[in-house]
Amino acid sequence: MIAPQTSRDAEAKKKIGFDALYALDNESDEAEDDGLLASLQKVQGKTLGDPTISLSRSRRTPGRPPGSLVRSKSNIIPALSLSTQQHQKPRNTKSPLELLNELSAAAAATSTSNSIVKDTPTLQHHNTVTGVPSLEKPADDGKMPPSSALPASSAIPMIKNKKGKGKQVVDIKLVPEDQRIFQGLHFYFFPNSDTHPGRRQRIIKAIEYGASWQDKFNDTVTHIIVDRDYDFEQLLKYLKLKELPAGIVVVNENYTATCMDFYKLVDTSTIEFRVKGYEPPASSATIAQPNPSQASEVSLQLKPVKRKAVVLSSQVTSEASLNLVSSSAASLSNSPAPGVLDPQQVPNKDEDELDTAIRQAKESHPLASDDEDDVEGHKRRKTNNWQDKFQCMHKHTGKSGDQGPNAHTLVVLQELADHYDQIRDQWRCKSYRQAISALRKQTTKISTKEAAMRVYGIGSSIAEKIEEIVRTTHLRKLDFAKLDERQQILNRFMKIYGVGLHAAENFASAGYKTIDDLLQKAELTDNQRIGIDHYDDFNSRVPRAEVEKHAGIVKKALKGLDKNYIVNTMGSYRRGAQDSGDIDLLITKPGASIDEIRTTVMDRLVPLLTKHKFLVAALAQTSQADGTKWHGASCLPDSSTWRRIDLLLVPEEELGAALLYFTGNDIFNRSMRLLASKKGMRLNQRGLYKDVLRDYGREKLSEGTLVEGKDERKIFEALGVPWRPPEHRIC
DNA sequence: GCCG
DNA sequence: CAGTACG
DNA sequence: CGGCCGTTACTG
Repeated sequence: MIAPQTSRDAEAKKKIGFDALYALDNESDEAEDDGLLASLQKVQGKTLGDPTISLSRSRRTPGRPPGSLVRSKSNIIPALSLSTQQHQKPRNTKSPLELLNELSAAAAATSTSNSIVKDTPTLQHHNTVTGVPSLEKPADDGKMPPSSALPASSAIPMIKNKKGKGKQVVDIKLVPEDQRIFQGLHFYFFPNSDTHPGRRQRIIKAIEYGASWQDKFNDTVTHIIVDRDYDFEQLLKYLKLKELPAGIVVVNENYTATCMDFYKLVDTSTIEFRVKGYEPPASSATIAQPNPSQASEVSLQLKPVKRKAVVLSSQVTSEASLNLVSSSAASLSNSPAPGVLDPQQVPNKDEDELDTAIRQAKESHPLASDDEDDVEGHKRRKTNNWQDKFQCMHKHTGKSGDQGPNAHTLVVLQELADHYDQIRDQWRCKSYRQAISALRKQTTKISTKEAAMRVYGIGSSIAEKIEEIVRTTHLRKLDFAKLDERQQILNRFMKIYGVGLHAAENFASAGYKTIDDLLQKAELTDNQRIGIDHYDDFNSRVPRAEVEKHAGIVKKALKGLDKNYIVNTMGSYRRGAQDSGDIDLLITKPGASIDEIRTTVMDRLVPLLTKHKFLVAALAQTSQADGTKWHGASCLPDSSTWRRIDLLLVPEEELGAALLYFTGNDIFNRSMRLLASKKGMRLNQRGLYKDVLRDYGREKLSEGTLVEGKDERKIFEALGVPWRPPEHRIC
């Protein structure tokens, strides 16, 4: 252990002996991090992440006749066919057969190109639709709910006709065919106009993901997306219905975004999507088995739609053979409005009809054996998922909240979370962070307790506080907490490395109030003394560029010892942060045992860097034979600021799990691990294990067998979690 | 604190 | 062992 | 009412 005092004095000296090493750094091998991690992700998945965004805004066929994507009364023409129409040659009228041929050709082309060049989506893979008239004028204008039916007059203006404002051209860029999770679904929004920017965006996105937007409530509607400000009663009143026809999914505005987040249709019955005053049919959540007793008049009514649904969906979802496609021409010509109901979205009572339709489709086209796959395809999309509740199942950038509608509320809640963190009330802290994460994803401002309560992760207590924050822009509880002297002291002490709640309380109880008191009177461990000596250093952020310098030095030194070593910069840096709390480095060497790596790092690298005065303190270093980490402090040659630096030693076989662990963030990790445990597995920094034997509930266990440790992506797969690049793991 |  | 720390 | 990540790893 290095006495901090001496290191400060020795700054000038160290610089000299250190220059040679540091000089090498500037040419550095930046590419290495990129090469091993980032580039891998880029190739393997990042570019697939959201083609819609990466697509250029190329506009096409300006002269295209308006109305191609119009929500005409019978406009159930799937978005795909419409875009295809445009894609081929603008025309207004086509025979169903013509249309169908183009459609299938396009579908085939799309899927082919996607499968061949997955990594480089180009325009030709996507159908671009411009100038969608339907988005300019809400058809329902004059007919929106009378103001008496609405909570406040302020809710109405969004129904305004925007025609006077001039045309707004909208690019609708259909996502690749295999990603159109809403394909064949018919959405009706409530309110059903695009005058509200947020809703407009949701509508556009829904269409891009394959949905059709119904301008009127009709019997093809599969989903009603209700804005947060409205409840079920208002919906019924507006529709002039006593109750909705069976089989229609009623969800709030969060639904579409979450589905797109998942790249699949998620469970519609979770409270997260619940519309106030609406009790979803219990069956819709867990369709699983058909319920013969429920087959009824309703399904008869919907039957024709569903039959077509099956045929069409087999075509669009599974690159069905042409003969199957052409077979659907009949049904298409009968009605240009084929509806597709995802089995998941259909209550049990419809399952029989669905099965019947599938069987009929099979019978009439025995060669088209894709039907099985088709059904499977749907089943794959269905999620019904309890898993949806896990943070790791969603994309989090952590950035949407800063400018979002709830920005201020989030700031105050974060202060509360920090407060409980300081108090070491881990559970409350966790709850607040959970609530913050949920609120950050909301697309509208939450200003009432009721609205807040509807957000999964926010309960009555936090909901009340949210309302208070919005009303008063303050939180009395927080003001009080801030003024509490003992809390201030504890907070101050606990920011010392090596001082937790326990030590802080002891110090405070002993009457110490300042850091200086501790230095002079308290009994401190070596680490705590270092923590105090560099209190400000350790509590300040490290700019991204400096992280790279520290990493570069370690990398250089290690390469000098053995060029086969690989150093990856982890933590918030890997998540793309502009600054970090410390420097996290993962060290591995392909083919090497952990023992070899440990020996090299502990016996050679650390001493070397210590000698060069780059490493200036050791706070926690492996002493056991199976140790894997080194925690300490580092200091650049031309600086006097100490930084916390962590080295994690990893054998190649555990690289994936280590990447996962060391990338975080902590909430994401905990979420992944909790999910693993609920699935009878366990996840730690070494790997994902299955067949874990647990004693009571969770608790004790037997090792289990290793499922995956080497490949980060495979761990996601094994857990059934959609791949999240590091920058999407900021929960 | 929130959730089941 | 409790305490602290790591993501 | 009990669970809330890791049989995490390291210090003293």
